[in-house]
Amino acid sequence: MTPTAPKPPFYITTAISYPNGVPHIGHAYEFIATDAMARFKRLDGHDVFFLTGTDEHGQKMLHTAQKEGITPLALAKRNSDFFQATQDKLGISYDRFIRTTEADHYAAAQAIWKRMEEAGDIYLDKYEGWYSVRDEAYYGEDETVVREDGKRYSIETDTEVTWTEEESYFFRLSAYQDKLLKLYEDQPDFAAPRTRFNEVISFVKGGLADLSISRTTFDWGVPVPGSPKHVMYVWVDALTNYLTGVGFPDTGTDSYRKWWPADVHVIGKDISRFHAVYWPAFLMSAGLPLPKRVMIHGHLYNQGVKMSKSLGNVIAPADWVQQYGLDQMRFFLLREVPFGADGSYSHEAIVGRMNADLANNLGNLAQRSLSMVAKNCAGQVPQPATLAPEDHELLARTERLLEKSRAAYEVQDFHGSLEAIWSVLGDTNAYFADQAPWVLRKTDVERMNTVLYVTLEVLRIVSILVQPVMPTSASRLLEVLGQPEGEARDFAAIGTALVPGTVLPAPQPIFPKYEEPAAD
RNA sequence: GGGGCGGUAGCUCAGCCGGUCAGAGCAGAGGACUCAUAAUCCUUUGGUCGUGGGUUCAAGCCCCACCCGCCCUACCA
Repeated sequence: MTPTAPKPPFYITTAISYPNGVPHIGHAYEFIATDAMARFKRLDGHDVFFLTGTDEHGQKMLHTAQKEGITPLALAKRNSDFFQATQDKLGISYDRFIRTTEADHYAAAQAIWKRMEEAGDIYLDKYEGWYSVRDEAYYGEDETVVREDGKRYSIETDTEVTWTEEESYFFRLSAYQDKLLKLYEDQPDFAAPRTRFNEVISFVKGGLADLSISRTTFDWGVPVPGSPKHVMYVWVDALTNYLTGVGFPDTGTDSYRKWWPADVHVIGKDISRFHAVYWPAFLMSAGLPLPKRVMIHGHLYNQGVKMSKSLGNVIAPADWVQQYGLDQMRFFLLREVPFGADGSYSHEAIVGRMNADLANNLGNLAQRSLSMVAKNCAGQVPQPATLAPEDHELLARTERLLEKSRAAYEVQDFHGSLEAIWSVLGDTNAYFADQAPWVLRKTDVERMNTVLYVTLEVLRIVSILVQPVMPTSASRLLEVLGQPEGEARDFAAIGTALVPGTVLPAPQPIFPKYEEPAAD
């Protein structure tokens, strides 16, 4: 093996979830996409740190806990554990599951606060307006209306509001407009996809008001340093988790120096502003390096309809795992929806992918070729003869998939990578039918061996490339292809062809077809 | 109100700076084959590329207006 230059470390995060409920398919989507990215980079030889977790403070958590008669910490622990268990069930390969109630996070949040304060960007003022307790939000005069009962209501949410004045610390976000716009200009890939990024930019261009960043109306949060009656309001607390996760505030540690700044923050479109505006502003103020990219994914709809509790169409990730299988579910989510766009799912769409793409195109190709090898080649990788032009061509196309996938994953285009891979699988099925090794068996065994060998090679490379998306199934495929765990399954091994004579285990179907339960 | 995105075969969508751009996959139809998870392969179905104008030798691809869907934004009760 020739020594290669070490590849740069890769630090990736999901948004941390608010565990005031249970995870749904949208959470799973983000976890799975981020996980695929992390696995891809590991297989490509990078050191990866993958952070995920839960954001546990705030009034809603407090209320829910009170309602249940438990402490907010107990609630947070219970629900956070459930989120973590769900991630484990989804095969998420996180390196740390962070909880904002952990001691090191308090230290980190207070440290970044102090840095921003020292930079002169935090000041004390009053926050006033029409406050809705239920919405935990302030509304402008124009966003409210006085009803017949003489009370004032929020127009948008139809909840009662009261005039409230609250002492609050503010962050001087207004001072960062130009710096942010320069950042966006200098780093056109700072946020993606472009349409989402444009929304962010136009928001910043429209002018930035200073941001209220503390609360005194409740105490379930990180105390503001030197001002204990204030707790930090959501964003300073939550966003800082990305720093806490790798060792901040101790900026001298190996961990911090190795991982920060993050390479990619994967988030949903609902929180793009916080990640693409507030977060870089906070970091600039604190004098810390900025993350390289904020990847904004879309939302998933149930047959085009938004998920909601009232409609009863919220899907629990575990239900899908049970019904379709984990890898099938992971594949569907990443193959069906271009990452960044909104997507839609339906039972029919999932079954279509499961059966057409997985069971038929990939699973059956493996089964038919491996069965022939088992029966006609003594269960060993056959010895190919001189390769024909069509063999070379197919293999070349397959080998190109590595570069294509790298380019796709670089911009979190999972869908693009999978599309390219399945296109080659289509070519391979056509090749197999065209070469007809079952005919060659009687006419030209040497050629049959070659065709089977080439087909196995395609399967080997495809299996390696598909590991980030379907870790378990890909592993089983590689097993039946005689590829032991470890180096042979890294991307670096893609150029190392199968060794003729390698003994292969008896083939067995890996991607079951979905059968509708008998209805009546 | 301002800004943006999308409206292409039944379904999901490709179509970059205008000139094989009328395409792919899935579904449907016909045929072939039998190695395989009744899988696979081949052929195939003709959709006025949202509507109406305009620019051009030439327009899904440019311009204008309009319709529909979605999103961002705004101190218009």
